Amino acid sequence: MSNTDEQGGGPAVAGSLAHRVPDLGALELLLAVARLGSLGGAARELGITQPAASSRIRSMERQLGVALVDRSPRGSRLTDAGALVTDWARRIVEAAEAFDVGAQALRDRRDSRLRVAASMTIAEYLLPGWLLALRAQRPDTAVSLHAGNSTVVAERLLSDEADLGFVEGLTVPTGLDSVVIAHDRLIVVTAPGHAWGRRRRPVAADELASTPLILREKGSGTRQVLDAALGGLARPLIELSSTTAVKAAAVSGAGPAVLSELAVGEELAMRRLVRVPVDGVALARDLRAVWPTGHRPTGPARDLLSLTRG
Amino acid sequence: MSNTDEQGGGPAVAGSLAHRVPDLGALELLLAVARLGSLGGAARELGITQPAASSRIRSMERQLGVALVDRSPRGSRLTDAGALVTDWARRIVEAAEAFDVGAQALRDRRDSRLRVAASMTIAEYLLPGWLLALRAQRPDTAVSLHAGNSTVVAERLLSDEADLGFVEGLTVPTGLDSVVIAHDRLIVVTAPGHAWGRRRRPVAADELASTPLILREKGSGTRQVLDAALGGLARPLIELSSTTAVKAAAVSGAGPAVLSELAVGEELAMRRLVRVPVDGVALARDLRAVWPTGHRPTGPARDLLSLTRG
DNA sequence: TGGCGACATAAGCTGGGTTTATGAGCAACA
DNA sequence: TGTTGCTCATAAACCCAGCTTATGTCGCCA
Repeated sequence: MSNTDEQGGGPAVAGSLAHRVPDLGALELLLAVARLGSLGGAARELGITQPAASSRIRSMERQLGVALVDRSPRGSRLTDAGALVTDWARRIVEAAEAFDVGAQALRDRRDSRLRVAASMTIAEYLLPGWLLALRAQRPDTAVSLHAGNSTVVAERLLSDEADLGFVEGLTVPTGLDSVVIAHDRLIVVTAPGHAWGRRRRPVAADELASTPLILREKGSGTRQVLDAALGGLARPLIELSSTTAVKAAAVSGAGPAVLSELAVGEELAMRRLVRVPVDGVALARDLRAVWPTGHRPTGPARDLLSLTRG
Repeated sequence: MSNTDEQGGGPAVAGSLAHRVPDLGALELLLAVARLGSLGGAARELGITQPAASSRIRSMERQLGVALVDRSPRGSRLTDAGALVTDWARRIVEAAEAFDVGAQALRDRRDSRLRVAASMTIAEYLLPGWLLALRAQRPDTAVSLHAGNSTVVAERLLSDEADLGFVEGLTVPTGLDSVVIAHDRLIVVTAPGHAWGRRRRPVAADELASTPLILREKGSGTRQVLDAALGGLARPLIELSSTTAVKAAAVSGAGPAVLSELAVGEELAMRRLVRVPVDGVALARDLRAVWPTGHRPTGPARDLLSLTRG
């Protein structure tokens, strides 16, 4: 139910975000200025001319209504406000980097050096970070990515359409060897304003089972784990068909939600959601790297694998 | 030392991010299409015409080399790849929203309805989230933000230049009442590849004190807390003057770093950094809301305060 | 079979960002 | 005290991405 989305997170002021937030190029430029302490230097690094950089920073300052850099004939330093803005900008740029590597992997459909198949959650939340690290280490490895459920991942590996797979199920498909690379956990979250938001005493299993929760639909991976942990008793307040919709509903304060901790890192950090302590419920599940039995990963696949096991 | 930055996170491929990642307007449009299931509907919502939306989505698909939406005369649905891309896009847009509310608060220098003064760390990592929540609840409260250390925050409150303050020190400035709103903690982090990266046995205080660490400079808030916790013994591998520089050095694998957990949420989620368990070291510090003694927050200040205490 | 909704195509316009060219301030150094 | 070299600012001309308006095509439904 994504109208929750509109109610809570939609544009509150006329003129969409894009009109109030500088574009990526400008943000990158700002980061470069912060790092190098010079407009001209930043311009050089980004392959544009100094006047272009100067004008772009200026128009960004006009747009935000705040002076960002102190210009002097000896260079440019960030103002206090500029430092703050730069750090917020950095988060946008980092998200864009993750987007970039993900999209790049998605593009190179076939015949890439390293072909990865991964479950949705892993592809969505973890792979971009890993690929970023891989690219730092092996800049010219082209990676391709295919996302699907455990069955699809297994098929692609066994038909030699993928070199390495990642699954999050409770079981490992037959014909595949695997190694646990991380432990995901379902956690209970709620909006800070909600009654459970300030709760310190852990919620017990029976209390969780008897409370209406915002959940993924029956049959989804996370729902399976939760039902198993509670003994099939989870009681839905509402059932939604995507992680995002669940998050949106939770943020809007509709009630407590159960989600992978991978999915809510950002919301927890930003305090749009808070974690509710839970006791006596086994909500952990393993994330595994998988490959065809016998075919131990080599080359770039081995590198990626070792990155994930850090 | 920010050249670490360049080595690890700099542009690996020619043509900066901005050329490979669609701009914010396009990403917002994509999210709207995903939500509404229609190009024309999304166009209407963003206040542009249908052909503009159509062309923009198309050019985004060209740019990424991936089909994002299945068009039909009955509407448009995301492809599998489109769903993945949309979720990555959402993270960029969310970061942009945080940027936006922060910048807006920074702009409205004076005479705003709610004037907030906050320490850097809080202003940087927590306030945007709070302001986002506040805006959802009270859309037309104009907020202004001033960032500075505890002393500055106290001054502004006492001279009636701010209605509500946030500090992270170990002590509360005199003349102010306060309430603890959250518990920050310094944590030890390292790149996944580092020796401590896969460590499960906690690091003890003496081992931490005898290991060279990537640290903020002496005198910084985090350094003070660390030195106090270790008894002034922290041994720097290198001292850097910003949280960002410390993170960059840690991500590049230079060694273990000590940072506020607020600062590394993203990196932990993306697995660019991993947390090292530590035992027997008191690295917690309180984050407090503060106001002039007697002047209990009222109106919007009270609302913001209650949001933060979720 | 006409009407409606949704998407595609075409042509023309506009503006933000770019370049080149040039000016001006400050510092270090002979 | 000039001279050199770094910085940033300004001005004018250009270019292209994205917008709008106008129109065409396809499929569904009454």
